[in-house]
Amino acid sequence: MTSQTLIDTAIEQFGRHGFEGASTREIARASGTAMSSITYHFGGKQGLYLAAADHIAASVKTIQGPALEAARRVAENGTRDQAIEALLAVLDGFALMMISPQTEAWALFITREQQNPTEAFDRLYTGVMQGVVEVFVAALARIRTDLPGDEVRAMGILLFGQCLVLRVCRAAVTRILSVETIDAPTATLLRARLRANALCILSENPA
Amino acid sequence: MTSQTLIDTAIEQFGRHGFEGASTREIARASGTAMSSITYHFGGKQGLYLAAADHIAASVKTIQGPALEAARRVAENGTRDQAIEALLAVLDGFALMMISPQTEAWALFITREQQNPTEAFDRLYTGVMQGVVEVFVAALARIRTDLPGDEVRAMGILLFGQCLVLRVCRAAVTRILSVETIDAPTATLLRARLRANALCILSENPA
DNA sequence: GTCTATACTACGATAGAC
DNA sequence: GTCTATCGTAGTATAGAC
Repeated sequence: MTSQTLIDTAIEQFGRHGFEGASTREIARASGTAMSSITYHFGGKQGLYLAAADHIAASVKTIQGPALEAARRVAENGTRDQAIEALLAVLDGFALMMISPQTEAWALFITREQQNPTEAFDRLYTGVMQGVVEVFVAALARIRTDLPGDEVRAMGILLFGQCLVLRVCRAAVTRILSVETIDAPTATLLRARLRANALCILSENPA
Repeated sequence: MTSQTLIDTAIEQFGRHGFEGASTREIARASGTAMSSITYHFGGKQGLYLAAADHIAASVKTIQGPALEAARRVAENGTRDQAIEALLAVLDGFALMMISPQTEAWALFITREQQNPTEAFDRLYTGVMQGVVEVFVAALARIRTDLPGDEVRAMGILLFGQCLVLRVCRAAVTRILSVETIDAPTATLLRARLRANALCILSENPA
């Protein structure tokens, strides 16, 4: 499918060079088609960009969906320990995603959108993030019954930040750990430390 | 000073639109000068970009310098509790920086560089980040004597992630907390939660 | 649906006046 | 040191053949 190939290429190019930096000529060339195919399928550069955002949202939803659904169920009727385990699993899922080279382009795309949001951010937020936030808040509220709603949201944001840094500061992370890329042992180290940190934060005794 | 104005404008424009997305014409216009001034002062677009990176590194160093120096001293000869307080202060300083609108352009610039590093990243890393990492590692090693070096580095990275998310996921953070911008009460909430999280992680008893 | 050809705009770099 | 003028290149969009 030409349009799917264009979207895949677009995510990579837009992520790498930003909206203005990426060129439709180059995206078309790398997709093995003519530039005017973009006009035909998506109406123009902007349309392709939005289609790329939608595709990312759907893909992330597919990958993280099961873990999120499990966490949602446990948050509703499960023990506190079960909720902790489920939330740790969700965090680990995001950490894996942030580490994976396969999803690098997605993360690049999303973090760029965060920096100056366009309509594409709306689609990403309502497409995936909103659901993720709901699960985080529900699970955290179950775990830390002592905290009010806004504290719970703040905690969720900060917990997520520990996953995020693995992607957004990748260049610094590899330098600090003296590795070329985040290989298997490095990933294990980071995930274990993330789990330990999160467990420590989550299991603090409610007052 | 024309060259200083150009650098300030460049940081904002490069941060907002990326290297390719920003245009020298627009930077010159916003700086109230002609485009050829960029050629004269910096040799070209690339030279201006590197000058912007150097300026950011120097500015961050100036702002965070005192807190970092204090933490360095305490890490060398201070009590464990003093080291914890000093590290919390450094983290809070970074959180404040990530929240401040004044430094938004810097953060935009740096996170863009992380996503695909150029020579500018080298300058940023050796200019500021390296020093920050050293202090983090030294203080953490003093606090968590039970952990080996790589675990300490991983912990430092993850702790920093909690500050980072406040800037990099700003669009999501404001939506989650239902605020337009991170105002004073919101900032207080986030910083308090960050401190609580960090304190919890840091003060875990060394085995 | 996909291609080629082309129109139009904006970019960075540079030369030369002041 | 700062300006205007200009060159060559690369961008998006569009028209029209197949």
